[in-house]
Amino acid sequence: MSALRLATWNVNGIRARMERFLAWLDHHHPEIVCLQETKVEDSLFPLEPLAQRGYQVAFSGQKGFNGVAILSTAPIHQPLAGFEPGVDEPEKRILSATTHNIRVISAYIPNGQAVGSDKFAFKLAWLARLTDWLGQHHTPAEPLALCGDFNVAPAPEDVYSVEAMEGEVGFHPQERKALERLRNWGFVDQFRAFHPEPHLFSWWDYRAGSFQKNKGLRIDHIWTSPPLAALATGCDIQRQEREGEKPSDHVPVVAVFENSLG
DNA sequence: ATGGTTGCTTAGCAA
Repeated sequence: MSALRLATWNVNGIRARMERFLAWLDHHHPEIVCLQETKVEDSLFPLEPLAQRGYQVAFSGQKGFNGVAILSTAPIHQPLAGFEPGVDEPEKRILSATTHNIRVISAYIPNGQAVGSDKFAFKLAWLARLTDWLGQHHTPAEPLALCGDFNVAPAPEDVYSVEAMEGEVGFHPQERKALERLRNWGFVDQFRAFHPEPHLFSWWDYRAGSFQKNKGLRIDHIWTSPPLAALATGCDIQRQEREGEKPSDHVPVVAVFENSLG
C-alpha cells in the first residue's frame, strides 16, 4: 500500500520562502500540503513553479498578511474559501478542499496579540466559530484533516516553560479551553499520537535567539478524524527546517497515512 | 531585559 504524506507549514510569506519551499517540495514530495501565512493576494500567488512540479493548488489570500493554501498531487474538489460558499471573509484564514479522498482544511487561527485585547477576543470567537462550523458542516465519520497554525499550545508539554507561558497568549486557559472544545468534535492530535515526549516544538520566535535556546511552542497541528487517524503510520515535526538560510519561524509538521481511502 | 527579528503594505503593523 502506498503512503500518503500530509504536511502543514506556516511559511511566513510564500514569496519570501519560495526558494526554500521548492527545495523542500523537491526533497520530500508530499502528496498534500497545507500552507498558512502566504501573505499574498491571489493575483500574485506564485502558482507556476508549483504547477510545474505537478501540484494542483487552491489558495485564498490577501495583501500583506494571512493567506492559506492547499497543494495536492491529485485533483482538488469542492474548494471552499472561508466558512460559507459565496461569503467573502475579510480575513483569509481558512480553506477547505477534498483531495485524495480526504476533506482537508488549512487554517490560520488568529494570533491574539495580547490577553484581553480585541484581537484576543477575536481569536476566541474564531475558534468557537470553527468548532460550530465543523459541527454544522462535517462529521467525525468522514476522513478529515484539520491542519494549520492554531496559535495555541494544547498542553504543558507543548510549551518551553509553563511558568513563563501560563496565562500568556498561546497558552492562556481560555484559549486551551476553546481548543479543547474544538478537539472534542472528535479529533486526534496526530503528532501527539506518535510522540509522547515533551518539548517538541513547531515554532520559535525570530527574536532573542529563541531557537538556539529552544524556547518554542507546539502550535502547528494536524488533527484528524477517527477514520483518517486509523490509517496513520507516523507524524513528525521537521525541526531542521528552522536551520539554514531564511527559515520561516515555523517548521513543517508531516503526517503519513496508508493510502487506502480509494 | 517591554527588547529582540522578519515580511509585507518602505513605515508601521502583524507576528
